[in-house]
Amino acid sequence: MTNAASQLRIYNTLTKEKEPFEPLQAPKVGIYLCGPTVYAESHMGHMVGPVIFDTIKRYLRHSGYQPVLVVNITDVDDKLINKSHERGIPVSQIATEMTADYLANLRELGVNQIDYMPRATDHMDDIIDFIRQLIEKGFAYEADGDVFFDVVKDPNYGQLSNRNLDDQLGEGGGAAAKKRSAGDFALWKSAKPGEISWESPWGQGRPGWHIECSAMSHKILGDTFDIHGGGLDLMFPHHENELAQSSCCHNQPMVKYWMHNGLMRAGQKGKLGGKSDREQAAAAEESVEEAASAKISRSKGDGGLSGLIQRHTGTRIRFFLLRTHYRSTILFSEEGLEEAGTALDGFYRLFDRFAEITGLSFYDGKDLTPAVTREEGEFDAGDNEMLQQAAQLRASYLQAMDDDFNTGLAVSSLFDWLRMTNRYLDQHQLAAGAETQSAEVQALITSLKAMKELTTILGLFEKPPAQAGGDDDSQELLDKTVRLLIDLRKSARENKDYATGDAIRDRLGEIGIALLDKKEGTSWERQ
RNA sequence: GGCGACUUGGCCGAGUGGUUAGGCAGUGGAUUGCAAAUCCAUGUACAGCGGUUCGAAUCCGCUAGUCGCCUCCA
Repeated sequence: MTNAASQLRIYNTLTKEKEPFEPLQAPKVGIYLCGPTVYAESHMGHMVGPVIFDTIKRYLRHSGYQPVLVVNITDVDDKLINKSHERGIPVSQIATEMTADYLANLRELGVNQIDYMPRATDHMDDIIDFIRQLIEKGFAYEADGDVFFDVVKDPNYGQLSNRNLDDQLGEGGGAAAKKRSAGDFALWKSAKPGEISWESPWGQGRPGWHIECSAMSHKILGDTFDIHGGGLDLMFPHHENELAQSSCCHNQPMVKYWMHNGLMRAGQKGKLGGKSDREQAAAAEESVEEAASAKISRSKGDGGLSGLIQRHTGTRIRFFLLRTHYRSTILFSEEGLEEAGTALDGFYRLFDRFAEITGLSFYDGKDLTPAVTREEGEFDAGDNEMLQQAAQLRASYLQAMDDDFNTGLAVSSLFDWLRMTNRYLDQHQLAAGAETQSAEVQALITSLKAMKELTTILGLFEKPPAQAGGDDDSQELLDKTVRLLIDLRKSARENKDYATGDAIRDRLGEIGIALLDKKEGTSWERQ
């Protein structure tokens, strides 16, 4: 891009400022996002980071960079060990189950940009080596089979979360007695009998929380990399400690841009973060239900995140998340998801109109191959007013994304685009049977191709709207049945028997099928 | 107690000191046999008080309220 005004800026938690984005080694961009500790099924809150970072990676590529996205899986940890005792099954089994659940949810939300997904247990050598280096360099010490990071040795400790060492309480318990100062944190924890453990220079044990991220990010992305992301709740202690470990070990900054997404809140009083995971899940579920039960009766019943996905589709959830800026708190409610769905329906209807006119699918990348980069996506609007507006909307969209990935603002351009296109179709009376080679239709295709470019950055509309329930066969059967009714209604109306026609429409409406009369015929959709 | 974020019209939600955010819902109109869909039009919004400024939702201060982190959390 030659236009200097369209420079990407990123809010850096470390400096608390929006800074121009300048990768360390352009065009390469290394991104590390803290993934989950896989001890329980994921909830909505776990999806915020992956969705926004998936989008960020897409946008960086669109901006001409070559981003690499790493999301870790922490599969050994105190909580996993507790869970393992509770359920009487091995840590590895829980980790495998919960990782599968996490991945399935990501897939549903269209998160498909992750390049590496390292697991802590696959990197035990790297972790141990990392700890050994920290001890050698004097930043860590062993104490009776445990290894701690010596916080006072790091003059910059607290820089990320803006904290004084004096205020730190540190983790209590039996480990506290072994620590030199309260703020010291464990790099290696000695194993109690019966616990999962690995051999190390300090005896049998397992890594502390934080060190796996330092080790794995270093392994894949190097001493210093461009972007490190995660939820705001991870800023302290997790990221602060990661930062301390890595910067001390390699004697250089760990990360250039620290990015933190806002947390999700449920309902009025409930929250998605809590004490134990059980309580947390229960609290979230309760308040969600409480908020939703007032108006949306069918939202009753649980099923966690996968239930939500079933009820609302992954696209809807993804859109719901991207409507808000990533740094703000998202207030979760099923009503909010419903509303997001209503908003999305307008796009689906436009894409239906588009398909009727052109025979092309908006969803299929083959019919409308979107531009991969900004430069590639530039198009000549000529003297076509609609295309000129489209070019303007595209510019606004990209400008919004350049401003710290303001997806909420970017989305508003898409809505403007939607209305503009419908107006265009109305004015030119473009409908099924239109001359495909005409200038009007060709301009429409150019416009929607550009729109596709932008929706692809957000990861939206990559698939046709999911129809709840039913395989392809029953879908087809249903379609034929409804069309039969539409035909009968048509004959009735041709005979001015509106009572029968309306009865068919009304009764279909009662079972959730809406008929849409258009000049060129009647189509139907689910409600 | 320490650190920090937030408070925008009925609801959700953007917002770079002066120009329409956008969505959902509502109202009026066009269109329609009637609807739906679509289009057009439509809202004395910026927690309160004080200050800076020619001008503030946007900067500063105070007050009130909501929330987060400081212990495990995306």
